Amino acid sequence: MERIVGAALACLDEVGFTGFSLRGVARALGVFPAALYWHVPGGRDGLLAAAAGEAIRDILPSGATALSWQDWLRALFHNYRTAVRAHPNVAPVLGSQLLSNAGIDLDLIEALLATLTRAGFGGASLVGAYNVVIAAMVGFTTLEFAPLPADSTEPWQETLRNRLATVDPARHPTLAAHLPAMTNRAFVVRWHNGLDAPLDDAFATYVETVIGGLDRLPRWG
Amino acid sequence: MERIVGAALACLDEVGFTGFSLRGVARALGVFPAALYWHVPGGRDGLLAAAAGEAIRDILPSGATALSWQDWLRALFHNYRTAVRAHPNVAPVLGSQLLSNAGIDLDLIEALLATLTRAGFGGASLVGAYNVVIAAMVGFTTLEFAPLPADSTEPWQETLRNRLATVDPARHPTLAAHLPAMTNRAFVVRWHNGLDAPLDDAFATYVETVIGGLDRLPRWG
DNA sequence: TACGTTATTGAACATTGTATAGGAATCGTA
DNA sequence: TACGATTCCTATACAATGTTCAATAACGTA
Repeated sequence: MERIVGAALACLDEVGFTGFSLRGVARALGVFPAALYWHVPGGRDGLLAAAAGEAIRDILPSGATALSWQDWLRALFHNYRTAVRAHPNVAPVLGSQLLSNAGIDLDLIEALLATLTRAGFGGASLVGAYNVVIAAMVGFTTLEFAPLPADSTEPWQETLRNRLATVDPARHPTLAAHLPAMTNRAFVVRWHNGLDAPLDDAFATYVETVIGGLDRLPRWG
Repeated sequence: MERIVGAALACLDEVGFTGFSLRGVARALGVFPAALYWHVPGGRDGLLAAAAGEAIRDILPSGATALSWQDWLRALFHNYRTAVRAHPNVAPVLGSQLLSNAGIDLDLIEALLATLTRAGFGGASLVGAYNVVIAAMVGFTTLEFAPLPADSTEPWQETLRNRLATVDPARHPTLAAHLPAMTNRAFVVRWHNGLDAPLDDAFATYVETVIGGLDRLPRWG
């Protein structure tokens, strides 16, 4: 069972999200496909969820009380992104199936709620802040490591390139002006994902935005 | 072609993300599967991307200059979420394949950049703010409308329920205390998605967090 | 040794994405 | 009007995939 989700994660790393197949991990284990059904509940989806859960174990910041709540959140965001970066192909799974993630890390939830309480949130405002943090944590990285089209090189890359090369400075002046600085450094106008072109600066800005925004949020409870 | 992506979006609405199949939309159109390849580049993935793009046309806030930059962003977030809510099954597509979205809305990008310029951002800080807004816009809604496991009712729902019912107040005091207020109103501890249990309040908090955070961000350029 | 549980096999089935070869329809032009 | 090209679709075929199910093996325990 341990070996199975390990193999699944390895497969996911190797063949990507769309290429992932239950039969593939069975092959990697030297086992018949149906054998996996005995161990993994939920078949293919269950296996994917388990692999994704495995990838983001241990993102809980250590030394909780030694950190300000801001620094604790910075550490959480950082840990999450680092974990996903180590297995980028789990990004789509986490982004679109977190709901079903059976392996809820209660310790993580507890620590997050405690930290936000420490920040002054309580009652309904605590729930609000909690949701903000979860969504923010998952959101950026999911987009950053979104998979490229299967034929990553030739046709679509050129299409996008040309499309951007013909931006009309009359219709889209601001875009035209900043396009050189944005290309492959900003969402939508890029043909690499976070693996080949990490958005480190943008992520740092993002984290500070969220934490700063939380800080100025009204609290009650 | 217009009809095709329309049918694809309808199929997606009906059968969900995992149930979506190229052959399904061919059936819906009364046409042989291979016929679609002539029209839609990229096969299945291309069709999904096109359907998702169709779902979020017209999210550009109108009356740009009449609004403060904060209100413009509020409108943008709101429009995006409304569009996704109308076709919830595009959420996973948008969240994990926005990169490849061939139908880039240059007008939207231009308007966003212009608004952020109006807010005082420039140069590298403008790119940072842009990425923050895109990620924030997509992130929350992707999670909120993440699809449920296929067998939505019986087994997994009970499992999760039980798991949460047995939270140990000694180990997880904060969670235990707030669980009643959080269940199905917060990420991870829910077995409904945004369709059955919309996270309206959380989204509002989220939007204010991001806008407030942007407001206190250093600007230069 | 005998038995019940645990674990895997092996075959089968429906369904999917996609490639390819050809046929029908449409249309501009001579 | 006739014809060649372009456009669009049919028809078939193939390799894979997820999943089910009965049969079978391995195995610890009484």
